[in-house]
Amino acid sequence: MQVPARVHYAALAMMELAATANRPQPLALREITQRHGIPQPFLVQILQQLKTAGWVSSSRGSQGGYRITTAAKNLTLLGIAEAVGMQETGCSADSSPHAASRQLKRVWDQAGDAYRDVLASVSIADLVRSCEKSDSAMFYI
Amino acid sequence: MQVPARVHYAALAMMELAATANRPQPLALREITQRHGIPQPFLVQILQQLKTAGWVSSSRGSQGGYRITTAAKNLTLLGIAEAVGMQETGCSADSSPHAASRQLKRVWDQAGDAYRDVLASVSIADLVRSCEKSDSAMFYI
DNA sequence: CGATACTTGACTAATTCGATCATCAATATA
DNA sequence: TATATTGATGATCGAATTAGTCAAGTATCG
Repeated sequence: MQVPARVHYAALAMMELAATANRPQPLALREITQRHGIPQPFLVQILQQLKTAGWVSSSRGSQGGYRITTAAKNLTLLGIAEAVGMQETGCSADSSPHAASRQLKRVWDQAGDAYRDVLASVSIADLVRSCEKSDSAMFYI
Repeated sequence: MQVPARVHYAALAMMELAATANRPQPLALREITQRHGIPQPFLVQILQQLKTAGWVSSSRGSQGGYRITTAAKNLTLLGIAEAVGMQETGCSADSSPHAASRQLKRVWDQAGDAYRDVLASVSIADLVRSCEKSDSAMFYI
């Protein structure tokens, strides 16, 4: 029931890419990893999966980096989690024909749906917006 | 994000114990494992955890077995899941001081709360009742 | 060319999970 | 009391997942 670190990292990376989308140059891997303390070769794997999902593009060479290719408001945390391979909600036990088992699985599924609904209701754009709010709020503290 | 098999098994066992609570003799381990195809030595471990939680008692020797010691309406799936050590909801990545990370963690926590709320809203008594409706032949009452 | 930066694939260490095994302790019943 | 029955306990195991790491390579810019 824990959110894997790679899902957290993937979401952080997408937030950074969304926040810097209007810059002319792509955002280098190092910029993201240094800011958030993510192991660089680990984030490479994750960005590769986001690229496979079609949400980022990359360019090599000096001045290379990553760009977001999808509107941030259309990117949900659920989509990102699935893109980096978060296991589906459900139950690992074999299904049995008994009523007790079936009733139970219905509840596990309901709980999983509730979980996924929350993640599906939050977009990268939402997150970037609330970060900008809380960042500017910090100036007054 | 999968419900561990041991949580499923624990809930099944508590349902069986609740459904047979009015019998004079305790319910033997073998009765439960045979009916649901649970490996017997595995369920022993699980029942031990439920005993530690104070929800079942046991007696050894022939005619021995397990008894439920708590009203089934007060036993929720969340309580059972926690008793057998289901990992807490949350995020495995280290917390960072950045706004982005904090905003994200808030969402992971919200999703985890939604998940737990569903499990907390269903009691063993609820499950036994809906099983009796859908398949009354299942229990030896 | 040479520095920079992404690409690819294999590899590893730690943890969890589901399950098994052997051995021991207690109890009812004959 | 002897014995079969039933739970208690601790060690161990194989598979899968997770979070990284490493070592080569390839493209691009100056």
